[in-house]
Amino acid sequence: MRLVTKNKYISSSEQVELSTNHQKLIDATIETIAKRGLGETTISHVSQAAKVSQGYANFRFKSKENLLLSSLKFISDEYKKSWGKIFEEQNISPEERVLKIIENDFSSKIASRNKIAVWIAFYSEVKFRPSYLSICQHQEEIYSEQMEKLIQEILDKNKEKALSAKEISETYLSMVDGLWQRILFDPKTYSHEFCKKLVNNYFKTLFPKTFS
Amino acid sequence: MRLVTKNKYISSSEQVELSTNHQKLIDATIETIAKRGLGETTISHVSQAAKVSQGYANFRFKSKENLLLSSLKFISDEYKKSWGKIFEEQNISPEERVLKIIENDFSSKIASRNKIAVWIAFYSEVKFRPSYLSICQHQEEIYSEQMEKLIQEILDKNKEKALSAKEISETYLSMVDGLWQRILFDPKTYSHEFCKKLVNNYFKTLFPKTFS
DNA sequence: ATATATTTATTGAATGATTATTCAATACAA
DNA sequence: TTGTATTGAATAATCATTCAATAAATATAT
Repeated sequence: MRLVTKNKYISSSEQVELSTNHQKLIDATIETIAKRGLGETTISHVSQAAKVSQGYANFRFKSKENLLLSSLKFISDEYKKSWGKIFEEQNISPEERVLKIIENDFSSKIASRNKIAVWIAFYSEVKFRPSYLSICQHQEEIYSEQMEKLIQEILDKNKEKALSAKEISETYLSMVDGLWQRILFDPKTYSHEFCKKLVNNYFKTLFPKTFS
Repeated sequence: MRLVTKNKYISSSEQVELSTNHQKLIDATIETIAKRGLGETTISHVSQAAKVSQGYANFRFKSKENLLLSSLKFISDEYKKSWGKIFEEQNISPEERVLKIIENDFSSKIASRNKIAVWIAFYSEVKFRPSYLSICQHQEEIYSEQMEKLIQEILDKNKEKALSAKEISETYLSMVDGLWQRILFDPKTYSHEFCKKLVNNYFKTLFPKTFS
């Protein structure tokens, strides 16, 4: 039985939009994957968390698999947007842009434990690998490519020739993945501040003059 | 029906020991987890791969969970042994020891795709987190601690003060985790050689004089 | 405005598939 | 003959998916 009006502006004064069932289910999926893992995530758990019926969750997303992948797509798009903003900015030095990327990669929005849990869950479950690739691979190539270009700009300003832009970029990206894992397991030791400092120090070591 | 004699020395001249069913099941579990993922790994798949009956796999390991965790324990012990050997060596400079650790972390035995798949599978499945911790946490603390001490020795020889031993050690360990992930996904790009070079270069950047 | 019809949203119980676990039967070794 | 190893079919539990029934929203007619 349906007790309340959903998905509507409540009043002109408050202008609060209730989450759509669609978004509620995606949020509930992220939460449930983080809480119970992909293997133990059932439609029943997710729909309970979203406060809709089990049948509805399946009906709305056509299949469990599609629901799960929609949550991956959601965080992937969210990451894409925040990364995109950094690259849209004009009149900004490559060093500043790198600092903003680091800031973003360890922001509470992006590097939240729930979202990291979702990335890693899909990343590591063979069954989802083809889907993971089709959702994320293209973007990841872009991130990698852009990061390398950015580092190249910095290298061009410096006399530093020991490492290539590709090497530095690969090192940074690997470190981020490794640190995200650690945030998930031991968030107290690996606070966002600690992680940011670690990668900042990496760049400081490489470019002592430009990264103050 | 039992067709061949198992688990025995075949002849005194060859002295080949056939794998015990125990070990065959563990190997089959590692393979199956790598091939199908933890979520899609069934006793039926594993026992077929090990060429024993489904009932036997369960009987021998008491439960599916115990069988799965035994495969994690196996690779954890294997890692522990090879790490241990490096620390047993005498008359070796800290730099050499670090190089040997890198060599080990990206050796074909340790950083094989199947084994990485198992680490990551357990690492990322919430259900197994308590077991993962009880099997691996203690050792990981030791690795982290020893690595830090080793770096400290190197730092003591140099005038370098920009980074602490802890920071360098954490950076290295995060990089390894990130690179392992990448070996699993894209082994062609992230060859063992490529990964070794990357982390070697990290140390070269920090200690240009001592890491030739 | 109010009543009625039509469409859309949502439920939850039933179904069927999958799979861990059990255990009686059988093969083998001593 | 006795004890141990191994099988595989039966059991029971879990869970995705389906779908007929119902509630709510919207359109239409009065």
